[in-house]
Amino acid sequence: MFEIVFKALGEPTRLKIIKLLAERELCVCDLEEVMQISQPRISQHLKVLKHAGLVNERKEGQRNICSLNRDLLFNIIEDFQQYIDQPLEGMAEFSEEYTRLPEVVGDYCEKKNCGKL
Amino acid sequence: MFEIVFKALGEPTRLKIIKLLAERELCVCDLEEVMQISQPRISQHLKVLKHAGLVNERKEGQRNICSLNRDLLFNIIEDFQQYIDQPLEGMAEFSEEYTRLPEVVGDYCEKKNCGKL
DNA sequence: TTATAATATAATGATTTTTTTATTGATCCG
DNA sequence: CGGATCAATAAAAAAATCATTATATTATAA
Repeated sequence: MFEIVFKALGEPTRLKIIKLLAERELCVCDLEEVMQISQPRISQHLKVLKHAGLVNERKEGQRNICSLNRDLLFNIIEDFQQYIDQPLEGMAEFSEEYTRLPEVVGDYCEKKNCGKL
Repeated sequence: MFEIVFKALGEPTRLKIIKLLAERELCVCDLEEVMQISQPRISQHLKVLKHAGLVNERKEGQRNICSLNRDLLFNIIEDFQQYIDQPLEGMAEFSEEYTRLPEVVGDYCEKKNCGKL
């Protein structure tokens, strides 16, 4: 879920679309004109952004008006900050990894040949 | 710069490394053991994370102790939130695009065949 | 000094992503 | 209806990313 959003944001064309939609809602052909790139390219990147939940679309005649889902973007970011600071212990997702985490005893871990941390 | 960070975060192996390093600093061989994946794979993903500034490394004997650059991560996130809300007008990076932005006059834009927004 | 452990790097192959080109499905207007 | 605009989709080509295998480097240990 974080991965999908970050992947969507980690591409220059999509990041630019996001920034433009942050200014105001735009239809596909507006984006085409403003960014000066091809229509299928816009459409395909929009698909990724919509799939990540970052962009909403509504139909208005022949046009698809796209808008930034600012709430989702900001909520995800907040959730991510919490996720990062959440202790591994007890996270189902990391139960395996947690058991393998080298124990630290004082300044030393229990691994073979472990030097001072 | 946002792009580099988001791209670094938008990959499952790297996101996992970040989460583990958020718990505590670990050397490469720790990550190898905890995540049960090959050493070159760890090294290569660490390179991406270091390049994005998300991970710091210090040498301790033969070991490379990796730690999460939590400050940078959280600062970037804050900067990104500000960036998103910053008006396009006056942003050097978007000067071209800004001039091409369709003007909205009331509920209508000036584009050919423009329906009601 | 020889062997071993920790790590980085290089090279290859596989997979995924991105872009382009072409086509199709709607909707609007004359 | 017939032509034009807006946009999605499909297919193919190009580019980038990822994982593996093999090799090199450095530091420690025997």
